[in-house]
Amino acid sequence: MFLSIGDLAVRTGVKVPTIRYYESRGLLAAPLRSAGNQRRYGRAELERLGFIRHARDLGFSLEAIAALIELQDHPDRACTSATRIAQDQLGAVREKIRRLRALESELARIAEGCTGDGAARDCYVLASLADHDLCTQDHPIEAKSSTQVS
Amino acid sequence: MFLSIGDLAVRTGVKVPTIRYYESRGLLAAPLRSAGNQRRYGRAELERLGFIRHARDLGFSLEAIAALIELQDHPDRACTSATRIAQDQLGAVREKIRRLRALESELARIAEGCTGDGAARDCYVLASLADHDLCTQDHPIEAKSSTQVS
DNA sequence: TGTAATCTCTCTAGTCACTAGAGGTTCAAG
DNA sequence: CTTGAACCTCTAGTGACTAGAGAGATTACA
Repeated sequence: MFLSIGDLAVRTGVKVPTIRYYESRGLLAAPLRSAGNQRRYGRAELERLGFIRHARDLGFSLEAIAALIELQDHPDRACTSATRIAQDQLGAVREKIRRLRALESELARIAEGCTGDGAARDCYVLASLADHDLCTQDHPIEAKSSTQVS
Repeated sequence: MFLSIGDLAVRTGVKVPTIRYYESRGLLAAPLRSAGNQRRYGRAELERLGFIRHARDLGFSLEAIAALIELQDHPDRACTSATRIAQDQLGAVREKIRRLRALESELARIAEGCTGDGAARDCYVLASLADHDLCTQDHPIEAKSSTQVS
């Protein structure tokens, strides 16, 4: 089995430039090359990229994935940190859902309060955004998290 | 009322470099300057920045905010587009919640399936990520959206 | 064997919404 | 008048890619 980077891309659903990017970030080892310097992949790389893909779909950062891969490469180590990474991610996702729900109700109130047929001067959307006091509930003051939903 | 950029930052909760960034992006007009070239703000800028802050908290992109501001500056126009922007944003938030909920249950299954006291070779977290077939439900294949939850 | 189409190579730069830092100037309090 | 905080501009970095240029490799078919 010798796959070109394009074959690998089709099989995993990861785009070609993204595969090269992962290699540059150290998530994939530099593969064999053809006589003409093109990348050639085997089953191991296919599986590893599938792993990365799946973890990315679940919102893990590349940093977290690198840690998980490190662990995969050392099967004798305790899997405590893998569990912690997954639990951290779960916590981050739950927090994000919580915040998005607050935004949802606030936005629904704003969007549905306006029929859209008036002039901008009377627009409830604009008024709501201009005056925080119209909020029925407070939405959060910016906090940092790195989970992406894409 | 003449506020320095630092005063404005304290009053709105927007950081100083972010205020300058908004100015560079055209969301805030270039303000008056002191004799020594420092920015001086009045009530109008305070309100506008509050508007931007509120909209950002609700996840609107700077592009969307620019469109809303444009509308604010022309109160005679119909507010149709403001309503559409808000509804688009609401739709994006709902979609994001939907996807995050799928991730949540998948992650909960993975994270709770592992006690964390075994070796990496037997880790359920790693196995789940390596083998997509273990998924009880499918989580989405990467789709594009620009709403950020921060 | 020739050739054309497609793929692949490296490299740089752009995206979004900031954030950090360097190196210098201005302001307000004491 | 001095000190120290706040301000100025500018550049570069973040994460996770994405886009494009310009050149070389591979493959299918005649």
